[in-house]
Amino acid sequence: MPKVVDHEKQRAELLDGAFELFADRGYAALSMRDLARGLGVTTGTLYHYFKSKDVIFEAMVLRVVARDLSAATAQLSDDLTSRERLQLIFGWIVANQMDLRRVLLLVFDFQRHKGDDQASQHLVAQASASYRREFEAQVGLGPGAWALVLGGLIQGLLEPDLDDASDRFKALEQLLFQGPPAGASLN
Amino acid sequence: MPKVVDHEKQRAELLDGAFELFADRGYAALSMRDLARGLGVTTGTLYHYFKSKDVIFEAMVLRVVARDLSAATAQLSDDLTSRERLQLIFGWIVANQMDLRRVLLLVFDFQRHKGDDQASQHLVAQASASYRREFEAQVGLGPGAWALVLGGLIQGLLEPDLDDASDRFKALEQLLFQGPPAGASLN
Amino acid sequence: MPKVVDHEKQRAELLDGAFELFADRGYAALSMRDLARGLGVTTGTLYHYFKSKDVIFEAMVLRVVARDLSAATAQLSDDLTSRERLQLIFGWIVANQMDLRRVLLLVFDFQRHKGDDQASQHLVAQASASYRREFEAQVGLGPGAWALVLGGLIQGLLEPDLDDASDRFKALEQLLFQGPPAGASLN
Amino acid sequence: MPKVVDHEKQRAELLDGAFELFADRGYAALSMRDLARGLGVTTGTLYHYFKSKDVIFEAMVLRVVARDLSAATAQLSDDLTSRERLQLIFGWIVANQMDLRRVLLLVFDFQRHKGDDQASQHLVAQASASYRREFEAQVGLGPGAWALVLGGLIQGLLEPDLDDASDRFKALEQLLFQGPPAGASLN
DNA sequence: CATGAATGAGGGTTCATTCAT
DNA sequence: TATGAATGAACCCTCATTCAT
Repeated sequence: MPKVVDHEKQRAELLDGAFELFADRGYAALSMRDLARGLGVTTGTLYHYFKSKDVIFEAMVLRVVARDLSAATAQLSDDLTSRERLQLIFGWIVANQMDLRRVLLLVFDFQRHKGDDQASQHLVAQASASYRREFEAQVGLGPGAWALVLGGLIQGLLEPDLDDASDRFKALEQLLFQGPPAGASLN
Repeated sequence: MPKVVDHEKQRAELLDGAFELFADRGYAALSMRDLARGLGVTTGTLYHYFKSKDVIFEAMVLRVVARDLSAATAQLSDDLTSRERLQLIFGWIVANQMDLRRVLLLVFDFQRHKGDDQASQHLVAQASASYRREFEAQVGLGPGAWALVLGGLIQGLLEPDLDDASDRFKALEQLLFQGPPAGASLN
Repeated sequence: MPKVVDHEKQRAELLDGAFELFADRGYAALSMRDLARGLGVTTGTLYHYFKSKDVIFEAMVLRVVARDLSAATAQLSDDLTSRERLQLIFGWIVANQMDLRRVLLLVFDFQRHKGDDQASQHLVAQASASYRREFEAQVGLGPGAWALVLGGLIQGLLEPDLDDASDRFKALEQLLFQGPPAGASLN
Repeated sequence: MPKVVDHEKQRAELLDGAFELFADRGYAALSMRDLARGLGVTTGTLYHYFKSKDVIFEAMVLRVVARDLSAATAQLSDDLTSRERLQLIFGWIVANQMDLRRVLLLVFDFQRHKGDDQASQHLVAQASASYRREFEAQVGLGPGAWALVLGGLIQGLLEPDLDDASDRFKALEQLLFQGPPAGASLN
């Protein structure tokens, strides 16, 4: 059944291309026409492979989440201390922050658009939990640490000119392993 | 004389109502017709008070930011330790987390829709910086602390069923003032 | 009845101001809001003096037509040759061509907008005939001559950069009094 | 393969139909909805073939100009005197005066609506110049002659009941080739 | 007299989607 | 399998007009 293989492969390629376009423009602002043109196909072709815009978006988000997750953990070996793991992970996060922010925005977009659909919301929670659990398992820290990572990414989204993300994540690392700087809690 | 209407007061009331509606549906998904209907006026009236949908949204964001800021700091007096301040602020954040998350989503939505418009992006950065600076001033901690707050909110957005937000913010407080739990860094 | 006098005077002043605005923008492109603002009043005031936009436009066109007619013939005395009269008239036309073109455009606009209304069309024809007859009486030439004047104005409208209107009207004068240049009819 | 439609041919047919509708109602007064209905399509289809209302209008004007030009000159052969050419052309103008007047009104309408847009003004000048140059080339007369033609058309617009257009153009022909009637310049 | 708030139909345009080919 | 023509509802916004004050 070679047809089926081609079909799935074509779907996958379209989804990869769709990520770049959706990530740049968001769900609502990217029309099917523009999406098709950006992918080098026609709208008819798009509808041949996917039932609707929603379906494309949903499948694309799930695909990207899975892809990032495996990429982030690929470099970690077992014989590292948790702090070394954290440094590697933070390094990867800083290096890929642009992509990660795009994914985050995409997820919020998705949540917005499918606010009533419990199944979709569950998918988001599931994907997010995958990231978080993997992170916690790798660095051996409690739930607070992951919030820090999310916050670091978001802050860069909200105030892009504030400072270097690299510095921000170094501060976070220190906070996580050495506690707050002395004197910080003085009133 | 015209119909007796306080123009500014009417604008303010429309903006307050607009927040509820935008927060529920998002920028793109809330049409001007629906917004007008939700506010109990007609589209013509909306355009009598505001030049465009963008203008409504921007004015509303600024208003909400100002309102939240004064509400969050109203309860703080000068003779508190920074940890006490943090506890009060975290308490307020937890109590108002639903509202804060809605604001965050709204801001991301807006950023998406106005990706090319530098002025709009600046508005977002400005509002975000207002929150952050006020927080840093109140608790006397460095930039990493604010990322933690953001992260705590976002995590609740992504995984609403994960745990009680109250617990999460207690853990963050401890992290900020006492450092990581002993043994956490053991591999 | 002083009220009535003021009322009529106010109407007249509004109409004079309306000419400048309608002439610049045309009937369709000038909104009642802009018209009111341009006149320094509110839309309510406008509707106090005139029943509708159509009524303002109609009254204004008729007023302008009457005003121009008397202005053009005011300077002519009886003891001039017809060629001298023509030169004076052409001079006046060239000097006032901008205004005349605006009136012409206004009339076309009017015709468009009131195409079904026989009474209005008749008013335009009547005003136009007044111009034409006065011209013919003054210069003592047949009906073809007036077409030349109209054509000269229109050509400037269509091709503003073509040449100087003054030259064009000099050529027309020569054509009317000395016939076509020799050799023009050679094939 | 898509539905078999010759894109260019369909565009052309839509433009031809658009002329009739625009000529009857004018640029501003004919809505895209009415235009579509008049053409037997939907607005979506219209926007499939043309980017905007302006584009439709501009393409239509150019098309009509080209069509009229070739129709007017089709009957002219090289071995005619310039006066014979003029007679043929005037005959064609008189026969098609209704159409020509509609084109003129349309152009004025357009000029009005797009007063600020230099490109549009250029289109008008270009179309007008095409007519004028062709006329001058055919009859071998100077620029004044064309003003006469325009004037003749306009006069018919302003005073439709005045006289027979045929008579008017005969008078113009005589004026152009034989000069003014004797005694006309006597005072 | 005069104001300007309010209306809601209608403007040009875009869009996700369908379907004949 | 793939095309792109066609649809028509919905988008943001403007408008002439009305009316309570």
